[in-house]
Amino acid sequence: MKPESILNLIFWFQNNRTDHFFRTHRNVYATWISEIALQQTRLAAALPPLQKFLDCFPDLQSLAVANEEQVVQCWQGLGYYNRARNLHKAARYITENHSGSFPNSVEELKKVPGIGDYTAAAIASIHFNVKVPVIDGNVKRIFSRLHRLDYNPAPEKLRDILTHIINHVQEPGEFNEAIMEFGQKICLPSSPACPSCFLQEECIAFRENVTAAFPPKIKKEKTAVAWDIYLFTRDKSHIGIIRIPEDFPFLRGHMGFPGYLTIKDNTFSIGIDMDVQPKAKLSGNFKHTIMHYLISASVFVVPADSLSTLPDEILFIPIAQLGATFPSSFMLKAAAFLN
DNA sequence: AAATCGGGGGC
DNA sequence: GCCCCAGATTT
Ligand code: SF4
Repeated sequence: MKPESILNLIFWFQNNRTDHFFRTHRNVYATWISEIALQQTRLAAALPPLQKFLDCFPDLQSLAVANEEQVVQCWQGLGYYNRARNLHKAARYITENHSGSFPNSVEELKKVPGIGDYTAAAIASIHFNVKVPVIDGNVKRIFSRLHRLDYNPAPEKLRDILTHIINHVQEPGEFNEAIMEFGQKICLPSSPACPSCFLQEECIAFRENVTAAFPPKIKKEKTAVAWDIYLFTRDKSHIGIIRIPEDFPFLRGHMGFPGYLTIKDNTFSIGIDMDVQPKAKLSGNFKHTIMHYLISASVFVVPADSLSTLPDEILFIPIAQLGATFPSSFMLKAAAFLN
Protein backbone atom coordinates (compact mmCIF):
# COMPACT_ATOMS: atom_id res chain seq x y z
CA MET A 1 0.00 0.00 0.00
CA LYS A 2 1.33 3.40 -0.96
CA PRO A 3 1.79 5.90 1.91
CA GLU A 4 -0.66 8.18 0.13
CA SER A 5 -3.25 5.39 0.08
CA ILE A 6 -2.88 4.87 3.82
CA LEU A 7 -3.66 8.55 4.38
CA ASN A 8 -6.60 8.32 2.00
CA LEU A 9 -7.94 5.33 3.87
CA ILE A 10 -7.74 7.06 7.23
CA PHE A 11 -9.30 10.21 5.78
CA TRP A 12 -12.10 8.16 4.25
CA PHE A 13 -12.73 6.45 7.58
CA GLN A 14 -12.82 9.70 9.53
CA ASN A 15 -15.55 10.93 7.23
CA ASN A 16 -17.51 7.73 6.76
CA ARG A 17 -17.27 5.76 9.98
CA THR A 18 -20.43 4.43 11.57
CA ASP A 19 -20.70 5.10 15.28
CA HIS A 20 -22.05 1.82 16.55
CA PHE A 21 -23.45 1.71 20.06
CA PHE A 22 -20.67 -0.56 21.22
CA ARG A 23 -18.01 2.00 20.40
CA THR A 24 -19.60 5.39 21.04
CA HIS A 25 -18.54 5.46 24.68
CA ARG A 26 -15.43 3.45 24.37
CA ASN A 27 -14.56 0.90 26.98
CA VAL A 28 -12.40 -2.15 26.55
CA TYR A 29 -15.09 -4.48 27.88
CA ALA A 30 -17.62 -3.48 25.20
CA THR A 31 -14.95 -3.64 22.50
CA TRP A 32 -14.02 -7.14 23.61
CA ILE A 33 -17.61 -8.44 23.62
CA SER A 34 -18.35 -6.88 20.25
CA GLU A 35 -15.18 -8.26 18.64
CA ILE A 36 -16.09 -11.75 19.82
CA ALA A 37 -19.70 -11.40 18.66
CA LEU A 38 -18.61 -10.17 15.24
CA GLN A 39 -16.38 -13.17 14.60
CA GLN A 40 -17.70 -14.97 11.52
CA THR A 41 -20.87 -12.91 11.86
CA ARG A 42 -22.07 -10.04 9.70
CA LEU A 43 -22.56 -6.73 11.44
CA ALA A 44 -26.30 -6.50 10.75
CA ALA A 45 -26.88 -9.99 12.12
CA ALA A 46 -24.82 -9.43 15.26
CA LEU A 47 -26.16 -6.05 16.36
CA PRO A 48 -29.52 -6.97 18.00
CA PRO A 49 -28.21 -9.98 19.97
CA LEU A 50 -25.06 -8.03 20.88
CA GLN A 51 -27.15 -5.21 22.31
CA LYS A 52 -29.10 -7.75 24.35
CA PHE A 53 -25.93 -9.38 25.64
CA LEU A 54 -24.44 -6.07 26.75
CA ASP A 55 -27.69 -5.16 28.49
CA CYS A 56 -27.58 -8.50 30.25
CA PHE A 57 -23.90 -8.25 31.22
CA PRO A 58 -22.88 -4.56 31.16
CA ASP A 59 -19.44 -5.07 32.68
CA LEU A 60 -16.76 -7.63 33.45
CA GLN A 61 -17.92 -8.22 37.00
CA SER A 62 -21.51 -9.01 36.05
CA LEU A 63 -20.23 -11.51 33.51
CA ALA A 64 -17.79 -13.11 35.95
CA VAL A 65 -20.38 -13.70 38.66
CA ALA A 66 -23.00 -15.12 36.30
CA ASN A 67 -23.26 -18.85 35.73
CA GLU A 68 -22.26 -20.34 32.42
CA GLU A 69 -25.75 -21.40 31.44
CA GLN A 70 -27.02 -17.82 31.80
CA VAL A 71 -24.18 -16.56 29.64
CA VAL A 72 -24.85 -19.11 26.91
CA GLN A 73 -28.55 -18.29 27.05
CA CYS A 74 -27.84 -14.58 26.55
CA TRP A 75 -25.78 -15.51 23.49
CA GLN A 76 -29.07 -16.55 21.85
CA GLY A 77 -29.07 -16.00 18.10
CA LEU A 78 -25.31 -15.63 17.70
CA GLY A 79 -24.25 -19.26 17.32
CA TYR A 80 -20.78 -20.69 17.97
CA TYR A 81 -21.70 -21.04 21.62
CA ASN A 82 -18.18 -21.85 22.76
CA ARG A 83 -17.58 -18.15 22.26
CA ALA A 84 -20.04 -17.49 25.08
CA ARG A 85 -18.49 -20.14 27.30
CA ASN A 86 -15.07 -18.62 26.68
CA LEU A 87 -16.37 -15.12 27.45
CA HIS A 88 -17.48 -16.42 30.81
CA LYS A 89 -14.16 -18.18 31.46
CA ALA A 90 -12.32 -15.07 30.33
CA ALA A 91 -14.21 -12.79 32.71
CA ARG A 92 -13.19 -15.03 35.60
CA TYR A 93 -9.65 -15.35 34.27
CA ILE A 94 -9.20 -11.57 34.07
CA THR A 95 -10.76 -11.11 37.49
CA GLU A 96 -8.40 -13.63 39.05
CA ASN A 97 -5.18 -12.96 37.15
CA HIS A 98 -5.40 -9.26 36.27
CA SER A 99 -7.43 -7.82 39.15
CA GLY A 100 -10.40 -7.32 36.85
CA SER A 101 -8.77 -5.04 34.30
CA PHE A 102 -7.69 -6.10 30.83
CA PRO A 103 -4.01 -6.80 30.14
CA ASN A 104 -2.54 -4.31 27.66
CA SER A 105 -0.14 -6.47 25.65
CA VAL A 106 -0.84 -8.84 22.78
CA GLU A 107 1.07 -11.57 24.58
CA GLU A 108 -1.04 -11.39 27.74
CA LEU A 109 -4.29 -10.82 25.86
CA LYS A 110 -3.76 -14.03 23.91
CA LYS A 111 -3.66 -16.01 27.14
CA VAL A 112 -7.27 -15.02 27.80
CA PRO A 113 -9.73 -17.78 26.80
CA GLY A 114 -11.29 -17.05 23.42
CA ILE A 115 -8.85 -14.28 22.51
CA GLY A 116 -6.63 -15.18 19.54
CA ASP A 117 -4.45 -13.22 17.13
CA TYR A 118 -7.23 -11.08 15.73
CA THR A 119 -9.00 -10.09 18.95
CA ALA A 120 -5.73 -9.48 20.81
CA ALA A 121 -4.59 -7.16 18.03
CA ALA A 122 -7.91 -5.33 17.94
CA ILE A 123 -8.02 -4.70 21.69
CA ALA A 124 -4.32 -3.82 21.97
CA SER A 125 -4.39 -1.37 19.07
CA ILE A 126 -7.72 0.29 19.79
CA HIS A 127 -7.38 0.65 23.54
CA PHE A 128 -3.66 0.57 24.30
CA ASN A 129 -2.28 2.12 21.12
CA VAL A 130 -0.11 -0.92 20.38
CA LYS A 131 1.14 -0.95 16.79
CA VAL A 132 -0.07 -4.38 15.81
CA PRO A 133 -2.18 -5.11 12.70
CA VAL A 134 -5.46 -6.99 12.73
CA ILE A 135 -5.72 -9.73 10.13
CA ASP A 136 -9.36 -10.61 9.63
CA GLY A 137 -11.48 -11.62 6.68
CA ASN A 138 -11.67 -8.02 5.45
CA VAL A 139 -7.92 -7.50 5.51
CA LYS A 140 -7.23 -10.78 3.73
CA ARG A 141 -9.88 -10.01 1.09
CA ILE A 142 -8.65 -6.46 0.43
CA PHE A 143 -4.99 -7.39 0.11
CA SER A 144 -5.85 -10.48 -1.88
CA ARG A 145 -7.37 -8.13 -4.47
CA LEU A 146 -4.73 -5.41 -4.22
CA HIS A 147 -2.00 -7.97 -4.87
CA ARG A 148 -4.04 -10.48 -6.85
CA LEU A 149 -2.87 -13.24 -4.54
CA ASP A 150 -4.42 -15.92 -2.38
CA TYR A 151 -3.97 -14.77 1.21
CA ASN A 152 -5.99 -17.51 2.83
CA PRO A 153 -4.61 -18.67 5.16
CA ALA A 154 -2.68 -15.46 5.79
CA PRO A 155 1.01 -15.96 5.02
CA GLU A 156 3.72 -14.44 7.20
CA LYS A 157 4.48 -12.11 4.32
CA LEU A 158 1.09 -10.42 4.68
CA ARG A 159 1.69 -9.89 8.37
CA ASP A 160 5.05 -8.32 7.57
CA ILE A 161 3.47 -5.93 5.07
CA LEU A 162 0.79 -4.87 7.53
CA THR A 163 3.23 -4.55 10.41
CA HIS A 164 5.35 -2.25 8.29
CA ILE A 165 2.32 -0.12 7.44
CA ILE A 166 1.05 0.18 10.97
CA ASN A 167 4.47 1.09 12.30
CA HIS A 168 4.22 4.27 10.22
CA VAL A 169 0.74 5.19 11.39
CA GLN A 170 -0.06 7.54 14.26
CA GLU A 171 -3.10 5.69 15.60
CA PRO A 172 -2.94 1.96 14.98
CA GLY A 173 -6.44 1.35 16.31
CA GLU A 174 -7.88 3.87 13.89
CA PHE A 175 -6.05 2.29 10.96
CA ASN A 176 -7.23 -1.19 11.93
CA GLU A 177 -10.83 -0.08 12.19
CA ALA A 178 -10.50 1.90 8.98
CA ILE A 179 -9.37 -1.00 6.86
CA MET A 180 -12.05 -3.30 8.26
CA GLU A 181 -14.80 -0.77 7.67
CA PHE A 182 -13.42 -0.17 4.18
CA GLY A 183 -13.82 -3.88 3.58
CA GLN A 184 -17.33 -3.84 4.95
CA LYS A 185 -18.48 -0.83 2.91
CA ILE A 186 -16.34 -0.54 -0.25
CA CYS A 187 -14.27 -3.64 -0.95
CA LEU A 188 -17.28 -5.87 -0.34
CA PRO A 189 -17.09 -9.67 -0.41
CA SER A 190 -19.15 -9.70 -3.60
CA SER A 191 -19.58 -6.81 -6.02
CA PRO A 192 -16.98 -4.46 -4.54
CA ALA A 193 -17.62 -0.75 -5.18
CA CYS A 194 -14.56 -0.34 -7.39
CA PRO A 195 -15.88 2.67 -9.36
CA SER A 196 -15.85 4.77 -6.20
CA CYS A 197 -12.73 3.21 -4.71
CA PHE A 198 -9.67 5.35 -4.03
CA LEU A 199 -7.37 2.32 -4.26
CA GLN A 200 -8.20 1.50 -7.90
CA GLU A 201 -4.82 2.55 -9.25
CA GLU A 202 -2.82 0.18 -7.11
CA CYS A 203 -5.36 -2.64 -7.17
CA ILE A 204 -4.07 -5.39 -9.45
CA ALA A 205 -7.29 -7.39 -9.40
CA PHE A 206 -9.20 -4.30 -10.53
CA ARG A 207 -6.70 -3.40 -13.24
CA GLU A 208 -6.85 -6.94 -14.58
CA ASN A 209 -10.62 -7.09 -14.15
CA VAL A 210 -10.55 -10.18 -11.95
CA THR A 211 -11.91 -8.84 -8.66
CA ALA A 212 -14.61 -11.51 -8.67
CA ALA A 213 -11.95 -14.22 -8.68
CA PHE A 214 -10.17 -12.83 -5.60
CA PRO A 215 -10.01 -14.02 -2.97
CA PRO A 216 -10.39 -17.50 -4.52
CA LYS A 217 -13.49 -19.15 -3.14
CA ILE A 218 -13.47 -22.59 -1.64
CA LYS A 219 -16.78 -24.39 -1.90
CA LYS A 220 -17.54 -26.99 0.72
CA GLU A 221 -19.76 -30.02 0.44
CA LYS A 222 -23.21 -29.82 1.96
CA THR A 223 -24.76 -32.78 3.71
CA ALA A 224 -28.50 -33.38 3.88
CA VAL A 225 -29.56 -34.79 7.26
CA ALA A 226 -32.85 -35.70 8.95
CA TRP A 227 -33.77 -34.70 12.49
CA ASP A 228 -36.89 -36.06 14.19
CA ILE A 229 -38.02 -33.95 17.13
CA TYR A 230 -40.47 -35.08 19.81
CA LEU A 231 -42.53 -32.56 21.72
CA PHE A 232 -43.74 -34.43 24.80
CA THR A 233 -46.60 -32.37 26.16
CA ARG A 234 -48.05 -32.58 29.65
CA ASP A 235 -51.28 -30.93 30.85
CA LYS A 236 -51.27 -28.88 27.64
CA SER A 237 -49.09 -26.31 29.44
CA HIS A 238 -45.81 -28.14 29.98
CA ILE A 239 -43.22 -29.56 27.64
CA GLY A 240 -40.45 -32.12 28.01
CA ILE A 241 -36.86 -30.94 27.52
CA ILE A 242 -33.51 -32.63 28.00
CA ARG A 243 -29.81 -31.80 27.79
CA ILE A 244 -28.17 -32.44 24.43
CA PRO A 245 -25.40 -35.00 25.04
CA GLU A 246 -21.67 -34.40 24.59
CA ASP A 247 -21.40 -36.85 21.69
CA PHE A 248 -23.89 -34.88 19.60
CA PRO A 249 -22.46 -33.13 16.52
CA PHE A 250 -23.52 -29.63 17.63
CA LEU A 251 -25.48 -27.66 20.23
CA ARG A 252 -23.77 -29.83 22.84
CA GLY A 253 -24.77 -29.08 26.40
CA HIS A 254 -27.80 -27.00 25.42
CA MET A 255 -31.27 -27.77 26.68
CA GLY A 256 -33.42 -28.98 23.79
CA PHE A 257 -36.18 -31.31 22.71
CA PRO A 258 -35.69 -35.08 22.62
CA GLY A 259 -35.24 -36.67 19.24
CA TYR A 260 -32.70 -38.18 16.94
CA LEU A 261 -30.55 -36.98 14.14
CA THR A 262 -29.57 -39.15 11.20
CA ILE A 263 -26.40 -38.26 9.29
CA LYS A 264 -25.84 -40.76 6.50
CA ASP A 265 -25.69 -44.07 8.36
CA ASN A 266 -25.09 -42.60 11.79
CA THR A 267 -27.80 -41.85 14.31
CA PHE A 268 -27.31 -39.43 17.19
CA SER A 269 -29.92 -39.56 19.90
CA ILE A 270 -31.17 -36.97 22.35
CA GLY A 271 -32.93 -38.93 25.08
CA ILE A 272 -34.82 -41.17 22.66
CA ASP A 273 -34.36 -44.92 22.71
CA MET A 274 -34.90 -45.96 19.11
CA ASP A 275 -36.43 -49.29 20.17
CA VAL A 276 -39.28 -47.59 21.99
CA GLN A 277 -39.74 -44.93 19.38
CA PRO A 278 -43.11 -43.42 20.17
CA LYS A 279 -46.00 -43.71 17.80
CA ALA A 280 -46.68 -40.12 17.02
CA LYS A 281 -48.35 -38.02 14.45
CA LEU A 282 -46.31 -35.66 12.35
CA SER A 283 -47.06 -32.11 13.33
CA GLY A 284 -44.96 -30.36 10.74
CA ASN A 285 -41.61 -29.89 9.03
CA PHE A 286 -39.03 -27.14 8.80
CA LYS A 287 -35.59 -26.62 7.41
CA HIS A 288 -32.55 -25.24 9.16
CA THR A 289 -28.83 -25.07 8.42
CA ILE A 290 -26.07 -25.69 10.93
CA MET A 291 -22.56 -25.58 9.55
CA HIS A 292 -22.57 -27.61 6.34
CA TYR A 293 -25.60 -29.63 7.40
CA LEU A 294 -28.89 -29.02 5.61
CA ILE A 295 -31.35 -30.23 8.20
CA SER A 296 -34.83 -31.46 7.33
CA ALA A 297 -36.61 -31.47 10.67
CA SER A 298 -39.82 -33.37 11.40
CA VAL A 299 -41.75 -32.36 14.50
CA PHE A 300 -43.96 -34.83 16.36
CA VAL A 301 -46.27 -33.73 19.15
CA VAL A 302 -46.91 -36.50 21.67
CA PRO A 303 -48.93 -36.30 24.93
CA ALA A 304 -46.49 -37.59 27.55
CA ASP A 305 -49.14 -39.66 29.37
CA SER A 306 -49.74 -41.71 26.23
CA LEU A 307 -46.29 -43.25 26.63
CA SER A 308 -45.25 -46.09 28.91
CA THR A 309 -41.68 -44.89 29.26
CA LEU A 310 -39.92 -41.54 29.07
CA PRO A 311 -36.22 -40.69 29.21
CA ASP A 312 -35.11 -40.51 32.86
CA GLU A 313 -33.45 -37.15 32.53
CA ILE A 314 -36.37 -35.42 30.87
CA LEU A 315 -37.60 -32.26 32.55
CA PHE A 316 -41.05 -30.73 32.14
CA ILE A 317 -41.21 -26.96 32.10
CA PRO A 318 -43.92 -24.44 31.25
CA ILE A 319 -44.08 -23.84 27.53
CA ALA A 320 -43.82 -20.10 28.15
CA GLN A 321 -40.30 -20.61 29.56
CA LEU A 322 -38.83 -22.10 26.40
CA GLY A 323 -37.69 -18.76 25.05
CA ALA A 324 -35.56 -18.27 28.17
CA THR A 325 -34.30 -21.85 28.20
CA PHE A 326 -33.19 -22.62 24.65
CA PRO A 327 -30.20 -20.71 23.31
CA SER A 328 -30.35 -22.26 19.86
CA SER A 329 -32.43 -20.98 16.97
CA PHE A 330 -32.99 -24.55 15.82
CA MET A 331 -34.83 -25.60 18.98
CA LEU A 332 -36.81 -22.36 19.04
CA LYS A 333 -38.01 -23.06 15.51
CA ALA A 334 -39.23 -26.47 16.70
CA ALA A 335 -40.92 -24.86 19.71
CA ALA A 336 -43.04 -22.76 17.36
CA PHE A 337 -44.96 -25.93 16.46
CA LEU A 338 -46.56 -25.93 19.90
CA ASN A 339 -48.90 -23.14 18.86
C1' DA B 1 -2.71 -28.06 7.91
C1' DA B 2 -7.36 -29.36 8.47
C1' DA B 3 -11.61 -30.01 10.92
C1' DT B 4 -14.94 -28.16 14.07
C1' DC B 5 -18.27 -24.92 15.72
C1' DG B 6 -24.31 -21.45 14.23
C1' DG B 7 -26.75 -18.17 12.39
C1' DG B 8 -28.98 -14.82 9.52
C1' DG B 9 -28.66 -10.76 6.33
C1' DG B 10 -28.36 -9.67 1.74
C1' DC B 11 -27.93 -10.66 -2.75
C1' DG C 1 -31.72 -20.80 -1.83
C1' DC C 2 -26.92 -19.77 -1.39
C1' DC C 3 -22.86 -17.38 0.30
C1' DC C 4 -19.89 -15.84 3.70
C1' DC C 5 -18.83 -13.26 7.39
C1' DA C 6 -14.41 -7.89 12.63
C1' DG C 7 -11.92 -16.38 14.21
C1' DA C 8 -10.43 -19.55 17.95
C1' DT C 9 -9.47 -24.05 19.36
C1' DT C 10 -8.59 -28.75 18.81
C1' DT C 11 -6.67 -32.59 16.36
S1 SF4 D 1 -10.61 -1.36 -6.64
FE1 SF4 D 1 -12.28 -2.73 -6.07
S2 SF4 D 1 -11.26 -4.64 -5.53
FE2 SF4 D 1 -9.66 -3.08 -5.58
S3 SF4 D 1 -9.52 -2.40 -3.45
FE3 SF4 D 1 -10.96 -1.03 -4.46
S4 SF4 D 1 -12.96 -1.95 -4.08
FE4 SF4 D 1 -11.44 -3.52 -3.64
